[in-house]
Amino acid sequence: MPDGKAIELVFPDGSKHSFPEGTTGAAVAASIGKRLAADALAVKLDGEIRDLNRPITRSAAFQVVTPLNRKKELDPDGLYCVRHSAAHVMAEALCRLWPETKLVYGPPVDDGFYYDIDLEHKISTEEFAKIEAEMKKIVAEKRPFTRVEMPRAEGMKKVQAEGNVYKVDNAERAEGDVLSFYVTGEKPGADFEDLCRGPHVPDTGRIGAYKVMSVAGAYWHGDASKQQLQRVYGTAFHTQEQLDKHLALLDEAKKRDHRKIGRELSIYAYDDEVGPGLPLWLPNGGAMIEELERLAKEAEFAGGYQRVKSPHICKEQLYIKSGHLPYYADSMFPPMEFEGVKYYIKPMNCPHHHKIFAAEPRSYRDLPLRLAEYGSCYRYEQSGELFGLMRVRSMQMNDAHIYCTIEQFEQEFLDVCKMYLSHFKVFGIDKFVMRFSTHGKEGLGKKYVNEPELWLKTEAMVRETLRKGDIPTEEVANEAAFYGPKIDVQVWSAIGREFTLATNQVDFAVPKRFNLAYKAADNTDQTPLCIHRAPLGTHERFIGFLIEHFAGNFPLWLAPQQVRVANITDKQEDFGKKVLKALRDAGLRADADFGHGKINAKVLESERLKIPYLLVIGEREAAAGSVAVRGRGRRDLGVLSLERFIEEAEKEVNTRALDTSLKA
RNA sequence: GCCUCCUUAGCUCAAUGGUAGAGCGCCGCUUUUGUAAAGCGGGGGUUGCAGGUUCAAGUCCUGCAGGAGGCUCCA
Repeated sequence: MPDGKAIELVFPDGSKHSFPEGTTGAAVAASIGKRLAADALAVKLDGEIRDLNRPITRSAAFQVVTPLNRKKELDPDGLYCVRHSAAHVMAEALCRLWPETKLVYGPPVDDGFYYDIDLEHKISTEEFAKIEAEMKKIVAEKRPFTRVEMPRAEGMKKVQAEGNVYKVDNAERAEGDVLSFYVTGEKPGADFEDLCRGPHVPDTGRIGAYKVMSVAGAYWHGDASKQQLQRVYGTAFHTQEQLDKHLALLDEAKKRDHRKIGRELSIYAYDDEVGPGLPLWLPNGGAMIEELERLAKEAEFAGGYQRVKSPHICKEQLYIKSGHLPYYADSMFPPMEFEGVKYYIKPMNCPHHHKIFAAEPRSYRDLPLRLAEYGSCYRYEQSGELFGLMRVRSMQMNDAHIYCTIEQFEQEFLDVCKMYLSHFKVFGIDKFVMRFSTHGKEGLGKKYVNEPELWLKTEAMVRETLRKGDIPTEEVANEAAFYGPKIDVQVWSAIGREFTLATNQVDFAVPKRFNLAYKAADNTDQTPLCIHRAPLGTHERFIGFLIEHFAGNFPLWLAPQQVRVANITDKQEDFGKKVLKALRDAGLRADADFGHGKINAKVLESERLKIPYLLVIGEREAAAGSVAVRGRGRRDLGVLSLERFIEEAEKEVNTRALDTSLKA
């Protein structure tokens, strides 16, 4: 017990324990229990994850990091450690296989880890097994991770001597007076080592299961003007079982991919001769669009919006005036020229709507003026960005612009937020984050209009409104629109990608540029504030998201094919046709399978198409005027009279129910 | 836009540099069937496109297009 000085550690249960200064996490864990000591991967001191064998020199809240938490769930901190260490092991494997490898940066990420390397040899998928085999050897050696610290100057000398520009760069960017290195083993200078902040698991043997997943290009520092590195992705878990489960989940996610389901359910298609990013909506997609528009239009009508229509193109002058051209010409399709004038295809609807505002003299009595349009827009997205329906070049936005006074802003803005929330509730979207994006000072005059005071004023107003409305938000700097702060609603698709589904922006700049004005009560001309909003975003992205959200099992109101009629034998075809007509007369999207196949095959086909209700008609039903209802997903809902079924289905549609109201 | 990989029938996938195939779907006939695939037969391809190497190219090489995974971007 050196020096005999004591420190106090507070355990997660709140109990306080005294330990000699310089004790280690391993020693503390051992004092608590054998099992805990054996399971321990690292410790947490006041929330900071640290190596198990690093001396503890101060009093702190103390927690042992283990693979599983108390609820026997995977502990994120434990995964972080094992993946961070796996990244080092993979780096060593890569260096063994290709000694000229220059290591760049290798952090743990959400689903695993990656390591960026600079290597002329292009790593191929076939070589993953080789990399894993090399990792296997290192893991089997159970070499400890040894932390070596040295003063900054000495450390800098060391990395400079190694001659790896990336490591020198990393060292220069590292915080603090001390640089730390991790040796995979006990012999610094001899065993593999890497500049690293830590922490790591005690030894390589603790990396129970790992897999090299993919290789991709990545720019150094994420800067497209810098050279491209190879990024090798991997994942790691404590046990093979956990890894297998993870891989199975990835497979499941693939089945929900909207590109796969979109094709299987004939929702949309691409055609090379039409062009990339230009989806064709098939009738099933068209039906879904109809339903979304109905939902939006109902809410907008109730909210006092008026519908407008504007052309798909306009003169260049409009975008010069709005200020879009200098900021966004790269994202617009190049202009076409006729009669000596350049015309652009519109990438957004706002300038047109501003002109609708300007089309008539406005009084304060006209405000708030809410102009809504399902406007078609075209954006020249980079080819590498296109992604199914989620990122496209032609889109239709659930757009509206609200022109209001500063006094009206708060109410209008909150009403918009409420509309978002009520729409999301309809779809059962409960995992989302509202991101409040503000400007960055550096971007003024470049990325953002150069109105520093108006920026601060508007942002403060939005922040205050969000607070008053009790709307949970996450604030992110330097992500605003060029004309004002915005609120993005982020959601996560089943593929794990993050998307902005809806967006809502406050524009203090462009109305002024358009000289938009209303006559105030005191007879002065005032510039209105403009709120841009799109709660359902674009049809393309929203439907892409919904496909994955529901895995194609849409609620009845949204399902492109709602009901299918199937007969047992062709003796019931006449009654089947009557049923089909009755369903269609009731406004239901219904079709029929009167083929000569067996009912089993018809059931399978109906399930494959994820049709919510299959009405089976046999001799008994035909005689009684009833239908045997089968709900999607092997659910027998019994025999109902045709009238009763239609009544129930209509109710389910009209309430936009998420679940079926029919029970067996 | 950048990096890597991929592209064979509508879909999922086979085919040592040596005569392009299967399953499902589609069409026809038979079957008249009660809740997850009845039987038989048929049609379907300039192997993404354009060049090149070769006696011979789906297979090797080059370019282009489209797609995938990333990076960058995203009003």
